[in-house]
Amino acid sequence: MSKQPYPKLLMVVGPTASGKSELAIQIAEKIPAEIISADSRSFYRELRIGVAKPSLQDRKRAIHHLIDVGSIDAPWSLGQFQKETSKLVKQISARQKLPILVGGTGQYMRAISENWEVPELVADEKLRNAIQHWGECIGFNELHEKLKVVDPVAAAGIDFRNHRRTIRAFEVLLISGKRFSEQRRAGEAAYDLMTIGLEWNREALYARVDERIRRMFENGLAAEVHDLAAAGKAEQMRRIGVIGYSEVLDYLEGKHSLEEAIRLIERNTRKFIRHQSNWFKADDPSIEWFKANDPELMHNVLGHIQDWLSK
RNA sequence: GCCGAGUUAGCUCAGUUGGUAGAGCAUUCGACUGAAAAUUGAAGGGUCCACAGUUCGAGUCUGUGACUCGGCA
Repeated sequence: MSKQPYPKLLMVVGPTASGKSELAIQIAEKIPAEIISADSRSFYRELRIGVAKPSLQDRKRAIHHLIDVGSIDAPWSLGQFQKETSKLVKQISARQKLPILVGGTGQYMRAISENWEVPELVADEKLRNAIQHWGECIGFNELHEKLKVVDPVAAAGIDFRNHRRTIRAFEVLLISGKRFSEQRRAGEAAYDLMTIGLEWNREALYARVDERIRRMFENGLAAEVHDLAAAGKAEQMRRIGVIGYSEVLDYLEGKHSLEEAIRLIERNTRKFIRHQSNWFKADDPSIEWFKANDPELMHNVLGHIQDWLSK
């Protein structure tokens, strides 16, 4: 008997509103599989309509993991996500089922596919604020100069205008006592991976996004945000910075009209899609792209998966 | 009809005493291993309403016309 190979893991990637979730569910209806959500906004049980979570009905069609597992009072980190995901992949594999990781959060997907080593370390809000304050006092150029002294490798990779990443490099150094740059390494391969991507024509996808946003409002996004704010969660919503919620909050607080809020959500979602395509590129050799509009989509995808599983 | 203001990038607008144009947003491409729906870099894009005049040279000055907005009849 040969040594147990790496567990198989199917990843489904693509921009927001591309139909990843539905595709994953359809796969899970055809072959024994369970879905792990790698969506950095679906962890939170308080967020519903605005993050386009799979419906309860969808969750009956297939088993979903990492949805509604946390609260916006205690945001998840990359390390936490990674730990939970590897645990789940093991469990699902042990049940003789295929784990399917579905998500549009590039950093999270990459952390799994490249098996980044992300030490677990609790974010220190106070320290962050202190470093931020320090930067404001001496100037962020100067802060970046100081980073060059203590961690030149990290400084070289961070634009001096990018305050946030400069702050993070200091935060990591101060908490862990080790340089940010020394902790960047990919681990060994952990999974037998296949990644399928859903490909859209930009214009068609933008139109789909606008339609989805319209439906979110029909389904009561404004009421959801209103209720969360009434429950004292406005600050948490803003801190997490999730598209749809901040814009509606501003509308509820009278900073702009509802039409303006919708316009901003459309704009920010488009920007998000463009940023996502930096992580999931059309010429990435590790991604098998499928045209999302193709009527043969499911047939093509299933064929591909069967070939891979039989290997 | 008269008076005034305006017409410059896809949109909203800057443009100093005349030297062939800028910003923000949008669009596109990129960076990113401890916040990532975050943070951040770059690029493309203009017969400056039209025609005529003054000038070595006009987005800028003069005239005429077109269109838009406001006020008065």
